[in-house]
Amino acid sequence: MINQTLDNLKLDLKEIIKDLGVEEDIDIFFEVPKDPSFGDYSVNVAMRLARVLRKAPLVIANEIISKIDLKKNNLSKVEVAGAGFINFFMDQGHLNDVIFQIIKENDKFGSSKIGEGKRINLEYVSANPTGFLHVGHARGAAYGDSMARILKKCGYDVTREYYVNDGGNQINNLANSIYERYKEQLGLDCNLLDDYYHGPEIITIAKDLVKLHGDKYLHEEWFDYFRDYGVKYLLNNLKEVLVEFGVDFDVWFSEKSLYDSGAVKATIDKLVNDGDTYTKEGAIWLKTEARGDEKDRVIVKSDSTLTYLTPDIAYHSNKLARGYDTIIDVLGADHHGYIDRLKAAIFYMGYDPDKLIVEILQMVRVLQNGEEIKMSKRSGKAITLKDLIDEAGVDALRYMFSSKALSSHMDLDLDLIVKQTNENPVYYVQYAYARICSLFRNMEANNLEFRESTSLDKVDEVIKELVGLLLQYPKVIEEAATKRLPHKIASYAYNLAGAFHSFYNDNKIIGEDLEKTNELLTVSRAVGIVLKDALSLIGVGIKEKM
RNA sequence: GCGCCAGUAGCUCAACUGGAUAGAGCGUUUGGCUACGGACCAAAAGGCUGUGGGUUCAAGUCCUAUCUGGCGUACCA
Repeated sequence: MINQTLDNLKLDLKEIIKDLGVEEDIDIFFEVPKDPSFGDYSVNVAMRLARVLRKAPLVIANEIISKIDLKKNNLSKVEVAGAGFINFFMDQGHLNDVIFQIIKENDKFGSSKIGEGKRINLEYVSANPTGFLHVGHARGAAYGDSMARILKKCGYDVTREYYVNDGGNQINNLANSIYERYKEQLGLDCNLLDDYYHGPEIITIAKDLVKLHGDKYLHEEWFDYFRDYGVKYLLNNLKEVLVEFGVDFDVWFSEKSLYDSGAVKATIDKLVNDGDTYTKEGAIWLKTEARGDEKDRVIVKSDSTLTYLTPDIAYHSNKLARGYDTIIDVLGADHHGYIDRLKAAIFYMGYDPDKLIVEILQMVRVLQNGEEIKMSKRSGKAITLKDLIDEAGVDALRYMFSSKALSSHMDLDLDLIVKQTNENPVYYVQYAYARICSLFRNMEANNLEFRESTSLDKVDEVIKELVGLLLQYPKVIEEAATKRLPHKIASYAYNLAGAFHSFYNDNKIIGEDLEKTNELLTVSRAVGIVLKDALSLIGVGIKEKM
């Protein structure tokens, strides 16, 4: 409703600007001012026209506002302020309609069609099944899952995908690692090489194998069995933990399947036949430097095994061949150097490299007792996601990860996150929701019947801030989706909760005047709906009682 | 050396096509329950946005130089 109003206002403004003699099409962008005394919406178009019209922004702004029809646009006031901003004050009754809209649309409020059904493949986590998930994976998981939910809400057709690296050399190392630990369990020497896996989970697997088979595999072929057993065990564990973390996938794509189907071989053949490669020192190189990479890359090593890149080219080709408009990879910062070569390869495979968007997540530094805990693959020392969930809870963790931009190098303080106190903002938001639920429980307990109000005349003055925030929700979601910044949702939820806490403190909601009570409750209900929806977008649950 | 990311309050982080007085939480200080839930509210203190130049009506945001930190710079994955 408000969108319609703003669209109409935009058309009027464009008409006015045209009458001022501006030929070019100026895009008008409504901004919500930080300070409410600057109105509900503002526009900076006068400043931007200053150069074109060779006039002072203030003069232009005044010319524009003299031609605006207030009544037709549901405006109560328009004024010029600051360096030439035009501030719009909307008719409050008109703004209040958002409350009824929210209650009517419920969890559909804030949905949009800006995605136009475009198909997006979103790949995240994709951790190798060679150990348990740790903190870095958790950040990617939280981000990817939230993005998927947000994009869906905006009308994109999203496929959530996990690339299972069950085919490369690392899996052989896994099998060997398990075997060494297996021998160790049986009292023999254990020789873990540097690139083997040193985590405690490998010992667990070895113990299971001893329990199941005794020393049987000291005497017969063990490799394939150990490899498959390990992958299956770790993959199951990883899926379980992710589900507990609220993160799910539509497609688990096996790397191995690319070998089995011949896709990897076909990829190499195509690149070689198209002349995009050359042979040097016994290896086959892909000419990625010509496409913006730092240097050319090996796709077939001189010992005829493949690099990690090769099946990954086949994989990305496979994704693009499935017809997605966009494929998004969420990768750790340690893989950023990988982007150029992948895009180059995609080009050589005949696809548009611009269809691939790579989101890089910066490293998570884990602190305990004020000191950094270094993660090390070699020592196997790592904080697992499972540990974190057990200590801190899913909601606190999801909120923590979701509230920071992906590009920030974040610190995770273990001592802090385990404290279930007001030091963690997630409880502040959940508490606002629980308070709303409590209000309705109290109505029932007092044998009072809540009836949705159809007007909000009695509470006009005290709900302005809440209404203002609720109006912004659809825009916030849209921004989070198009800029791929889910932390916008987290901070929005926080602000809305804060506004509700103030509102709750300033107003006795359940009072003598039942009509007023119902109006305040109607607003509270709308706030509850939006809080719940916003939290759900970042994978955080709500609580009716805390 | 080169490349990517970052540097904002004591700490952890925000800041919407470049916009108005750079905002929150934690911590510190001070007030507020005969109260629908005090995991709350109201307020104070705390800043040359790493540093120097530039672009313009306007710069935390863009350009440039420089310093600091993380990551990368494999015929590893």
